[in-house]
Amino acid sequence: MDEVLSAVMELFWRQGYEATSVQDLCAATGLGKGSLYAAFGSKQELYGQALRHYVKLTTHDLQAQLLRSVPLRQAVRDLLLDRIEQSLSAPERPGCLLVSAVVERVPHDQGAARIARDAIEALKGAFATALHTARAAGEISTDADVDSLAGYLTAMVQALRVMSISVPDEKQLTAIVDTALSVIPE
Amino acid sequence: MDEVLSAVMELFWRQGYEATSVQDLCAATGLGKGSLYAAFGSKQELYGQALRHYVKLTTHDLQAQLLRSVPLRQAVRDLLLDRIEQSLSAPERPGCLLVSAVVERVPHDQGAARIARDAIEALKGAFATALHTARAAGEISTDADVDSLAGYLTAMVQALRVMSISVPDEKQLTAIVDTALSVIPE
DNA sequence: GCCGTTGTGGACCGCTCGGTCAACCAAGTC
DNA sequence: GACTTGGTTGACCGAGCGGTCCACAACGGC
Repeated sequence: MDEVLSAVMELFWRQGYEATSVQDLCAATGLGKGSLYAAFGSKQELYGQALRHYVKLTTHDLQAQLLRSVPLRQAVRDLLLDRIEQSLSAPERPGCLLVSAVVERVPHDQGAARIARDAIEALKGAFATALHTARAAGEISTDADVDSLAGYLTAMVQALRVMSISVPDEKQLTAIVDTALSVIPE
Repeated sequence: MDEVLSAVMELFWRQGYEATSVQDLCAATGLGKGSLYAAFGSKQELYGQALRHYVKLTTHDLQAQLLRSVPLRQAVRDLLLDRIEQSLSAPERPGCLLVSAVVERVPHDQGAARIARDAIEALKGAFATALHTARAAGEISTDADVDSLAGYLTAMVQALRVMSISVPDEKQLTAIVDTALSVIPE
């Protein structure tokens, strides 16, 4: 089941929703149409499940990176650079399924909209927790507005995903990350 | 010709590339299929022209906003808030054709990739010019790294376009803008 | 060995897709 | 009025779409 969802996720990630046909999905999963429809109901619902799967994986990843016992600023920097590295090293799958879901599906698919909104919320929450911890530890200024900073960092993650596609230049992207990080008050 | 491109742009903007059929485009432009194909060659090329049209309009808009004789920081703030306002007030057309082009088309369409890359470059250039002027006028610190800041602001524009779709909350978005702007050294 | 059940696969459905093409129409020239 | 010409049209094409359905394989209980 999880392997099926992983294969489906991979395909939607690479090709987007509309450009991926149900036949493609059958080929990728090794399942027949009937089985796919019996298990998931429709292409749309299948997409929803795949998106949920993606969110689960990436959120888990991100939280793990934020919980490492390194200074917050460095943890965030590593995290953002990792995302860039991922995009640049996998040219066939350069973006982020969540971002393309937001852009391509959210306006027309309430289910996807819900999942995406929750995912963004969770992302922001993870940043907020990490920022709180860092602030309590005296690592960043007590003036820091944790909520705004968390929203800001969430936006930066999306930004870098988009920029990595159109400007696949590690140097420029790294400069953006470092500029972005200078916001966090010491 | 420009009205045709505007109608086409509008439709691709609202629906994305794959979800828009040639028949939709005929209905929106009032032209028959033959005329459309005679004038543009293929759906892909038509998309390219529409994207170019969009870029021309929005780049012009943005440059005008940056050239107003107000402090740079405020000009940038107004500009970013305008983009948010646009997204929130037009729910059927919430994103940005350029962002969706980057996400949906760039990995599979070299023509679109070229147009998008050039557009991002132009965006960055416009910010760089404005930052240079502001620095020369003593409005921002002479230490400011204009190139990095320009890239950073370009990324922020993309970020807000994505965030406006998934978190359509003006207050949160404004907080992100203000956090983002605190990067610019006084 | 023989059922009932569950899950599978792929032929099949009506439909729409992107793209083509021959017929057609108005306008200009003589 | 006959002819050319540039642009327009929509019927038409093969292919592929999302989705359905039923014959059939796999398998545990008896």
